[in-house]
Amino acid sequence: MADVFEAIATPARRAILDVLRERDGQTLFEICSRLTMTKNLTLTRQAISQHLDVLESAGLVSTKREGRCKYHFLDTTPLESIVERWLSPNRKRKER
Amino acid sequence: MADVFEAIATPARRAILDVLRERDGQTLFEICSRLTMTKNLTLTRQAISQHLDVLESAGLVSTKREGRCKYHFLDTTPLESIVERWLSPNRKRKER
DNA sequence: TTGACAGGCAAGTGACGAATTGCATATCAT
DNA sequence: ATGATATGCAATTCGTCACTTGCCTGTCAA
Repeated sequence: MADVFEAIATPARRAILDVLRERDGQTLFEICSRLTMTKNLTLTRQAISQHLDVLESAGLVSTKREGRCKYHFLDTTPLESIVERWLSPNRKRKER
Repeated sequence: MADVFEAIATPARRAILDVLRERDGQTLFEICSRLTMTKNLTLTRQAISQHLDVLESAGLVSTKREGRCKYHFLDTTPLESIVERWLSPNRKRKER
C-alpha cells in the first residue's frame, strides 16, 4: 500500500481519477483516449499505465482482468483518510 | 494560489500540518522543535521555512507577523476541494 | 550599542520521479 | 498459424524538488 498523498500529487493521475469517475471500469486504451479527448492530456500509453500502477498500489484503483483486457475501477475510500486526519476535527468545532 | 495536492504530497509538510493542528499559532522555531521532538523529523530551519512557504501559498497556512516573531495558523478549507471533487458524489450515490 | 534571537534570501547539490523509447508477452479473430 | 489487439517489462533521459550551506536583515534586551 503506497502513499495516497503521493498518488494524487500529479495532475495526470488526478485526471485519471476524474476519467474513471465519469465512467467506471474502463480499459487502458479507453482511459488514454478519454484523457486526450476531454482532458487535453497527450501522454503515452506506457506513461498512463505507470500512473495506473501508482494509483492501484495506493488503493485508489482496483483492476479486473478478463482475457486480454484489463478493466480499472475507482475506489475513493483511501481519500477519506484525509478527511479523518484534518477535516473532521474542524467540522466538529464548526458545529458547536 | 499554488497546488493544494502538491502541498500535502510530502511527509514533512503533512507533519507540519499535524503539528499546527495540535497547537495553532506557533512560530517557526516552535514548529522546528515540535517536529524533532514528537515527529522524529530532523530538518533544518530553512527547510521547514520553505515548507511553510509552500503551505502558505497553497492556502493551508496563514501567517501573522508581530515584531520579530511570525505566527503560523492552520487553515484546512482548501482540503475540502478534495472532498468535493471525488468523495461527495460517491456519498450521494450511497445515500440513495 | 552590542549581542542574542527570529527569520529571510539565494545558490548549489543530490535524488527521485515523470515521461519516453524499444522490445516482449498474451489473447482473440480470421 | 498469422496478424492485430491489449498490455507488460526495462532502461534511459530529463526536469523538478527537497534539503543543505552560507550569509544577510530586522528586532528586542542589557
